[in-house]
Parts: sequence; C-alpha cells; structure tokens
Amino acid sequence: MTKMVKTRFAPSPTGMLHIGGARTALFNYLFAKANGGEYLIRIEDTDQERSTEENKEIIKQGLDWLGLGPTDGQWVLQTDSLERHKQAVEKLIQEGKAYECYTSKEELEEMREAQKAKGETIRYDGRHRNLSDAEKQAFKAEGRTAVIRLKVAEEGTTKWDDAVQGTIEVPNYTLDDFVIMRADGYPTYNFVVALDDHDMGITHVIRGDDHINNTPKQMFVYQAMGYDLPTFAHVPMIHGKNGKMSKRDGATNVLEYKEAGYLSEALNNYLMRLGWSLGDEEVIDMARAIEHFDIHNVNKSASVFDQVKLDWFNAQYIRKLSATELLPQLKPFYEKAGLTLNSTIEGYLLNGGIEAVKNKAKRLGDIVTATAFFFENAPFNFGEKETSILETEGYKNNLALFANALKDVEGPVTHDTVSDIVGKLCADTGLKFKDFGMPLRVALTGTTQAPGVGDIVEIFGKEECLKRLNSIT
RNA sequence: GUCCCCAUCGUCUAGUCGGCCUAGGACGCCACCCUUUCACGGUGGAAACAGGGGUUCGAAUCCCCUUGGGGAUGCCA
Repeated sequence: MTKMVKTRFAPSPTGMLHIGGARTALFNYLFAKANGGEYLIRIEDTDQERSTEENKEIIKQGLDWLGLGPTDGQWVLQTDSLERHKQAVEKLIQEGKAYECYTSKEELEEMREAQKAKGETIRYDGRHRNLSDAEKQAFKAEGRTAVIRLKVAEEGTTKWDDAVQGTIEVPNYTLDDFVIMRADGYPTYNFVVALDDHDMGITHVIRGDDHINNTPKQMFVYQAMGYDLPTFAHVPMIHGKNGKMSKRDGATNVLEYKEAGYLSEALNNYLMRLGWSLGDEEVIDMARAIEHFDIHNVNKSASVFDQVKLDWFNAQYIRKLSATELLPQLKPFYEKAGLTLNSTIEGYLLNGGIEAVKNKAKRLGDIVTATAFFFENAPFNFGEKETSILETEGYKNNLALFANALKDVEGPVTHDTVSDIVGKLCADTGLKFKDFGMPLRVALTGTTQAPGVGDIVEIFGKEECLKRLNSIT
C-alpha cells in the first residue's frame, strides 16, 4: 500500500502571488492530480511583521482565478498551529536536541565579519551549545532574551534524491545550528515547514529551487522529530529578460494578467510549458496536462518569461471560445472602455460580431477595440485616413449605388447579398470590389480596420446599414 | 569569500540510460502566397549543442576543468 500523494503550495503573504509562485502552485496541482492525490494550500504567515491580510486575499484571488485553489477547499494558516509548533520546540529542548542561545545580534555580526575576513563559511559557531544554568541566568540578568537553536551534525554530509534535480549532497560543515524559535516566541520557517508538511501528510514537497539550501536544515528537523522524509522536488526559477525577474517580466500580481485580458487557461498553459513539455505539443489544456504530467520531466534549468509567447497562447484560447462564452468575460473590458451594452448591441456581438474578430485577438481588450464600432452611432468622427477614403473621387456615388440596391432587397440581408450586389455593381461600372468595399467599411464602421464588409452588413441588417450609409451621403 | 544548482536557435523546448541529429517543434523575425482593409491562414527561410580536455569505433548526450548565469549564506519565507 503506497500512501496517497499529497502536495501543497505554501505561499507567504509577505508579498503578491507572482508568476513564479503561480507556476509552483500549478506544478503541485498537476502532480497531485496526475497521481490521484490531493493538493493543499498552507499560507506561511509566520513572519508577523511582514505578512498582511491584503496579501492573503490577493493570493487567494489569484489562485482561485487560475483554478488552483486547494482540492480540499481549506486555506490553512500556518500560525493556526502555533501552539503545536511551540510544543515541538519544547520537546526538542527537553530531549537535548535544541538549546537556548543568548548571542546578541551584534555578536553574531562580529562573528560573521571575522569568518568572512578569514574566507570561512559563514555560520553560527555553536558558542552557546552547552551553556550551564548559571551562565543562562547571567545572560538573563543582563536582560538578554534567548532564541532556540537546533543542534545540527557537524560532520558528514546530508544528501537527498531530488525528483527534478537528481542527487544533491551538501557537506554538513557548511550548515549551522539554525534558529528554530525567535526571541519573540515565534518559530521560524525552516522549522515549521517541516512540522507542518509532516502533520499534513505531505508526500511530495514541490517548490522553487531557491529552497534547495533550506532542504538540509529541514531534513535535520525531520530527523530530530523522528519523522519520515517526503520526496523533495525543486523546480527551477523563472527569470526575466535581464536575469532577475522584474515587473516587466511577470514579477507582478498574477491578477494583473486577468486585468490585462489574459485567459487563465492560457496563462496556465504558458506556465506549464516553462520547464515542462509533452513532446512537441504546445497547446495543452489542464485535462491533458493532468493526464500526462510527470515531475521527473521537469527541466533543471531556469527559464525566461516571454510575454510575446503568452500572447500567442492567449490568442489560441480566445479562438476556442464561442461568442456566448466570451461575452461575459468581455463585459468588464467594455465597461472599462466606456462602452455600454444594450440588447441590440449584444445581438450584434453574439450574432457574428465577436466571431468576426476573435481570431485576430491576442487579448480580450483586442476584441473590445475591434467591436467598438457596434456601439457607436453614425455619423462618426472620421480620422484623416478615413476622410480621404470617403473623399476619393466617385466613392460617395458608389455608396449611394450600394444603398439603393440594398434598399430594394427583400428578406434578410446576408454576406451573400453583399457579394451579389457588389458583384453586379462591379459588372455595371467596371470598378473593383475594393472601390465599393473600402468606402463601405469606413461608412459602416468609421474605420479602415474592420471585419469584411459582408460580415458587417449581415450583422447590422438592412435598416442599420442604410441608417449609417445615409449619414454619409 | 564559502556552499549549492544550472548551461541546445533571441526565447520556450525535443533530444528517455552515446549511434536513427547533416540537431526536431513552437514563439518571435524575414520572404512569398491568399486577400475588400487590418488581421487570420498557408508555404519557405535565417537562427543553437558556451569553451577546452578526456572516455569511446562513435558524444548535444558520460567524466573533468574553465567560463557564464542563478540561488543560499537572516531571530524572511
């Protein structure tokens, strides 16, 4: 009987949920789902000074948007287990595995400077490892408060088989007796993660490779507590174009991607392809990813965030959606653009308007821009280019000819109606399609960049077309 | 300084335990085609195994060194 796979994403509310964190969450989710396991969330809020309620909320919203909320629905706060953590510290002290350390920050600073000067590894030297009761009393009398440090092996090496990085081995002399409880009584990260991961039954710890250096420390905690080790998997970081992640490179709140008009499916797809691949496939939806995800296939090297490719993924997902599916997601964007929907306009959008433009959209806002003419009333405020087209010799007459022919059409006007009319007019006049199409487009939409005139006429219908044409001629 | 990790086109990557790689795909870029505008789409193209040593009949694939990135070195997570 193997244990059920359990992963967790453990964001810290000292900051936003950015691209890197989102991908770590994604990999945890995918791995758990791929193995029929559970994916949990634990908010690491043990840093009382820097954690904020606002960040917690933003992280939660971001994860929810991406569909990466916990499979058990529980948003666990690490500080909820404070008492448990403190008891564990107490237990280790009783067992002689941890001890009080009264070294002041200034003394630590001096120690580090000295070590640096000598080119040694910078580490706590264990000076208070074996303090007598009298010595402790003396320090207390000075007004010092103790932190608790864990005794760590000084010899040998610590190694583990990382699911993505392979075997990692660290000489123990580079480690030190690290602090497991601060002077303020709050246990520290490296101690608490190990306890919580054990308590929550986490089988696979998947996190950024910036945690590789923390792993040996946590392994000592597992050992001191007598717990079995989980499998560790350290996924590479995501970098910006110039090395470090910057705002431009996605170091921002993932919710900003939602506001920028990205679909969560597209962002997830792009993110999973950063470090993981499924043969030559690019467009991989969540269901397919869950079916095939394997943490052992994740690359070891860091990748660079490329918004241009994200745009391409977004375009792929936008075109997969129908107008009916798109419209609700588009509404906030129309609102932001100051465009007010009504039933007539919704009709235009649903009956061909969105369909006519969605294949060229990279972001949701592109659809809004491309369909804005449905909202506007003729006559338009034409730009220079549009005006010059309308002023072209004979074009207004062409519009009149078209309007005349359109007026006499019986029944619904369609794309074909337009082809028929223009085809006939071309034959009669010897002109080209564009001699009718171009001014028609401008007259109907106020712009030169719009869907095919056949589509536009069909969507508007005879009456609205004539209305718009009449405002010109 | 010390320790750890990484290294294929500009970018994301394929490359399953060395031969099928004169290194494949995708984004972007360039050209052409399609075309009533803008796009979409189609076809083609330029573009990489960081460098140096080994091991081997044979290395992008294994080993070592160099170089270059990144991370850690906190009473942050």
